[in-house]
Amino acid sequence: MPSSSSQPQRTGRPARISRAEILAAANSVIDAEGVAKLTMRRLATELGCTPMALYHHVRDKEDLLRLLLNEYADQVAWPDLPEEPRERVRVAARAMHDVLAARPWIVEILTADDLLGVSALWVSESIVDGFVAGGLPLDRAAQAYRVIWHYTAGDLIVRARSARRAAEDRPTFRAQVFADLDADSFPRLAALGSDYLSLAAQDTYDLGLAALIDGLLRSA
Amino acid sequence: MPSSSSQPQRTGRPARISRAEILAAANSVIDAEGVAKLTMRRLATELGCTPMALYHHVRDKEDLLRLLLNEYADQVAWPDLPEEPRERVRVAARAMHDVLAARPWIVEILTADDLLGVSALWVSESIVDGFVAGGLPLDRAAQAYRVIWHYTAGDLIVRARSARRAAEDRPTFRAQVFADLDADSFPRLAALGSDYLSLAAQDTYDLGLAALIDGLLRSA
DNA sequence: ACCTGAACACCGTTCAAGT
DNA sequence: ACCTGAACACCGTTCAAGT
Repeated sequence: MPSSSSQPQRTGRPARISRAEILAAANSVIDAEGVAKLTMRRLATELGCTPMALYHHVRDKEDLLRLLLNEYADQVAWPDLPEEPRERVRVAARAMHDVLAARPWIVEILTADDLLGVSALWVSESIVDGFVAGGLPLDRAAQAYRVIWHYTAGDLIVRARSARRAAEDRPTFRAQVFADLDADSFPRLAALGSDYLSLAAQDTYDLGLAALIDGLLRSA
Repeated sequence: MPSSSSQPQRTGRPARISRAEILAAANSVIDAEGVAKLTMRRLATELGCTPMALYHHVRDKEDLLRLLLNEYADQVAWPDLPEEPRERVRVAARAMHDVLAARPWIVEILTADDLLGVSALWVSESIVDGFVAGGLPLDRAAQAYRVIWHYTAGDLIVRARSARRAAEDRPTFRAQVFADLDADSFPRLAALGSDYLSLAAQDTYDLGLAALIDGLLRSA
């Protein structure tokens, strides 16, 4: 596995495919068809090489995904944060949400090891700092950050998956259930009727985020 | 595919494996080794039949998972709810959380089609009703439920996956990052140090839930 | 009606060999 | 050093045939 090319000359056979090319091809497969379609074999045909050629540039598939993630993380420009604690947390959390919403598959990896490379420590630091500035003790602020992260991850995962589900066109079980709902057992849901489906599609991240920050800072 | 056996006599060859046996075997594989290990082939060897025999009792693997989910949902005993709106939402949400925490793999399916069978409408109904009783208009109450669901799903998924990750023993990337952290760039995180890891492991669901309910009902 | 056997179209990855 | 070819140990599922 070659390191970054600081050496002007290297011995041996010249490389036909580079790590950068692999990452670029992987990104384009993911963008076009989703992360589920990214396989080593598919990537190989895309690059015109054998599957095994890839293993000379990345350790394994997990390594490839981590490289993709870091490459993306490094190019993110995080926003400036306002002074006011509540707002600071809100803007930092929203930035995390938006950065991840642009590459939903990343959340699936993050939830396993929840760290968007070192670059993303910016988010944790900012949110913890905002909560401390808002009056929480440090350990409480850290827990508050975890709560924000769980909420953000849940929002992104649920939305990403129901979007994928909607893209396939077999009818959703949910729509079917709401069609014939027992109004005696479930009066509220029956009253909502099919409006529930459009309400569920709306962006509720800000609503929950504001509530969460308010509630978490209340004890301060 | 046979329906439920209301017919006293049926013609043809007697069945060697039943749908109930398949579901039982599937559950025991999942409990012992996780849902990732549940494959049609593995299930077949467990039952002493060929993989294809299973397809006579379930449509496909997704159908099998849905059957497992519904079987579990039907056996859940939901708690009685208190009158006070805030408490009603809290108890219902906590019940949803606990029911799913006992079978974490279910969340992975739910997030695709977010409905725990018809039985689980109890949760949505209770939470929406609690928010309405707390003073929110119906559409707002429905959005508030969605927020609670996203938070709950995120908590469960993040915890389930980091638990799985911890079970494998390759060192987590997170621990490594916290070991050598730049105290100038990330003062709060550096101050937390390795305490962050134990804080992250703690159960923060109630903390966030209470904050969320408070915040969501504030506008009422 | 219920089940088997062989096959198809996939996976990620190892290992020995080629240039 | 970089890549290929063949192979291993898996997947879910279809299809034709057996009892």
